[in-house]
Amino acid sequence: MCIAGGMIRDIGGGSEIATGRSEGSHRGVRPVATHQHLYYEGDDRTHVFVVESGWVKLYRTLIDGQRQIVGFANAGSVLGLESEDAYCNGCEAITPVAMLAIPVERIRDLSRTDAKFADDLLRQVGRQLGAAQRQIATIGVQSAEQKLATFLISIADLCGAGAGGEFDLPMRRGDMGEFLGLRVETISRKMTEFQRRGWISMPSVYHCRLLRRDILEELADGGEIEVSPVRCA
Amino acid sequence: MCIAGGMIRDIGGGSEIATGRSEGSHRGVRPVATHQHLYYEGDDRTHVFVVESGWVKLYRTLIDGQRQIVGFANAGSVLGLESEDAYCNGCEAITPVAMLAIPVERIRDLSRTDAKFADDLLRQVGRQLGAAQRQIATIGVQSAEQKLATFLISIADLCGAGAGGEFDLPMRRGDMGEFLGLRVETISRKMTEFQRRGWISMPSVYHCRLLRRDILEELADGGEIEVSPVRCA
DNA sequence: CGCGCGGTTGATCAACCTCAACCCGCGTGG
DNA sequence: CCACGCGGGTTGAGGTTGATCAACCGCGCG
Repeated sequence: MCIAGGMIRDIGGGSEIATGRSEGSHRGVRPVATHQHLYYEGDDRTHVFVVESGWVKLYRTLIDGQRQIVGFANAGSVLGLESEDAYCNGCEAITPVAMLAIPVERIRDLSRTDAKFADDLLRQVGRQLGAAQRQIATIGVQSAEQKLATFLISIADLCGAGAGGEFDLPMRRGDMGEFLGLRVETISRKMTEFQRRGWISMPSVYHCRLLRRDILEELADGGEIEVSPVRCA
Repeated sequence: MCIAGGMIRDIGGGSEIATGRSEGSHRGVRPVATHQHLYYEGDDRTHVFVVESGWVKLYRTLIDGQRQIVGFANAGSVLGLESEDAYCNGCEAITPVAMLAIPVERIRDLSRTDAKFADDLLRQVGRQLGAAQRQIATIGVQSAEQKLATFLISIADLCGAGAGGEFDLPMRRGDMGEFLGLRVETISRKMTEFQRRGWISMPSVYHCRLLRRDILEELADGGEIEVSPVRCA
């Protein structure tokens, strides 16, 4: 992980923020059902959202109908900061979600009056940017196998998988594919292959357990290089 | 382009900002030679940089030595906001560059005292995030041909190619490959193919002219979908 | 001159896509 | 109750795109 001091709270998209501050914890928290949209691509950007619980996916659509998921986000993520006048992503709940909707004007006001808030906001977007760049690296250079390994580890961490490495996949195979730039069939094949090799086990389609995290990590970007290459001095 | 009201000033990475404000136009502007690094991956993040002129590339390296360029940036881009304690990208000048280095503490101070500055900064990172997500979509779903078309159009716009569609490519074939997730050979082949079909002409290796921008645009994400899909109402 | 670097081109190969079949669980309606 | 359809997942066979490996060219430079 490129970002030290603070776990990234989502993949490719949002990131952590001090949840439940500056608004009180439950004032204005709204529930969103699975498959409901928080917003669509092209909608007027009226609000910024803070995810309180649950998972959403952020995606873009090309004219030919192809879709690319640019990120998943869970509790703590702030959504909508990448857009200006109109949302440039669609945002759909993939589990039941509780979220806080903050009008954009309010964001401006809060930023002006509360330096700490503005600071947090900037850091938050910065992290999202870092995560997005990391995702670019993943889908740009990695093989299907590496992509999947990277993905499983990230999700496991986000789900707070314990020492046992057990967690629930909050998304379908198709979503994983659209996120990693792979077809559903490829995801499926590699998942069964990982099982066959004893690296993971899947008690059910959406429940996963990492048996050999070490191997997966090695396979994954397993580590981007953290240190500088030789300096020209 | 997903971002309305304001041209994106780079691809996948930085974006525009009011250049030459809040510091005076030439106070502290430093020159950087081609192939010199502004910073390396893992370096302590001491400064944020504003590009005044020239081009830089932002990249990440994986342990297996593969590199992915996560963005190019030119005049107006602010660099280093995606990082926290340490730079999570390397940043190298690919042309002679003039840049402004702002200590991170100064950024904090300026943000606190100058609401307008903080606002600009947030918008700037937001745009970079939008551009990064766009890049994710490009390398995730598009074919080599589509990627190249998308890339040429973006670069042409950034270089301010006029009606004639003429511009100088500021980077090598290899950099284009590392940005698009393709090999040099593939870039080379597709470029000559584009020429053979009369879509572009290349008077020299680094000088390009778009003859049939229309075709390239159609080929490219040519348009992400701007409007919302049918609403569930 | 000789070398190295970057670009182009060709031949081959394999990773991943595509298309198609099949399974399973579930909700719906006869 | 069962038949049915549907959506999502898995598996198989075959095709295509882009990677790989290798040769060659042109150019700048010591």
